[in-house]
Amino acid sequence: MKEPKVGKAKLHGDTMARPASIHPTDFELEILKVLWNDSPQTVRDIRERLAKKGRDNAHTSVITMLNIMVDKGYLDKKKNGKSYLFWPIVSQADVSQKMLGDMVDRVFEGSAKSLMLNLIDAEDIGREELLELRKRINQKMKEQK
Amino acid sequence: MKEPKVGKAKLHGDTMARPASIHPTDFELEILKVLWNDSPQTVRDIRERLAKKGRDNAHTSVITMLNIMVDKGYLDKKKNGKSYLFWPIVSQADVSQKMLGDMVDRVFEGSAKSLMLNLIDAEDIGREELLELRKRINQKMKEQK
DNA sequence: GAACACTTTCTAGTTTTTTAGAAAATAAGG
DNA sequence: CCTTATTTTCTAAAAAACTAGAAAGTGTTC
Repeated sequence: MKEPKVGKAKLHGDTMARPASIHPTDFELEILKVLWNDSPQTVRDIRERLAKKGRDNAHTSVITMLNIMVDKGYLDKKKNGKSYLFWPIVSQADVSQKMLGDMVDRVFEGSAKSLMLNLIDAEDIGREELLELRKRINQKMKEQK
Repeated sequence: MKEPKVGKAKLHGDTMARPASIHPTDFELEILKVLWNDSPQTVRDIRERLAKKGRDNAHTSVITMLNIMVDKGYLDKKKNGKSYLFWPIVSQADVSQKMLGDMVDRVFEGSAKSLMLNLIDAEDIGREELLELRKRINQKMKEQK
């Protein structure tokens, strides 16, 4: 009896050396941010924006990544003249939320509270922001009533 | 002694196809959690605990991972009889904080506040916990005064 | 319709992460 | 000592994450 892995598990030869990330990888996230900020865009423009952020890749490398992201369901594309236009089909809110939820589960044993306590202690948060957070907490408590 | 297998990053004209994660990987984190919970432990025991959590690896696979983690500076080991004992040399608090800080930077553009607002909205947080969070926020504000 | 500037496709290489078997080492018991 | 059980070391392999050049495609211009 063997336990199948989540997702595309093989039925017998359970080698499955390196499961794909369930979230956008580092580079993919960088590309998504470029496109969330402004889209659709051509490869040329995306490459340029990435270069400005310090990611100076070859044109073909960017194309490869973009097509992988289309395959993964993060982006869509359509022909425009001789080039392609790309745009995201996942929202920033959705991706952030999923990544965050995963972190809560994996690192903080499912406790969003403990994650936040950690953050309040560690990070540098201004008075203004603390006020806003408190307000939102109060709001949430009222909703729960 | 042997030369290290991990962390051989070249300095200049390197292709650098796949940069190593700056945090513990998924499996590494799983192992760390086992050892944070109780250490030092033998490979045999670690393997058993992992199996109970659904990670049913071969004995040798666990050994390989453990030695990589020693190389990376996550663990230390010492001989005990014919086997080894392993224990963490990084704290849970430290790792959690680093991973969280990285997420704030990468996903939320450096805003811990926006991460928390996201979390308050998305996750299911009970009244009791919200109260505790509010208390901690008040406390923090007092400190800042 | 051929030269051109540009874009994409195809192919392939590198490093990391995860996996584990074969072989070697080691302690214990008879 | 010599077998036996267990453990580690050595070796290697697959899949994912990047990376990018050579070749092929495409639209424009003269």
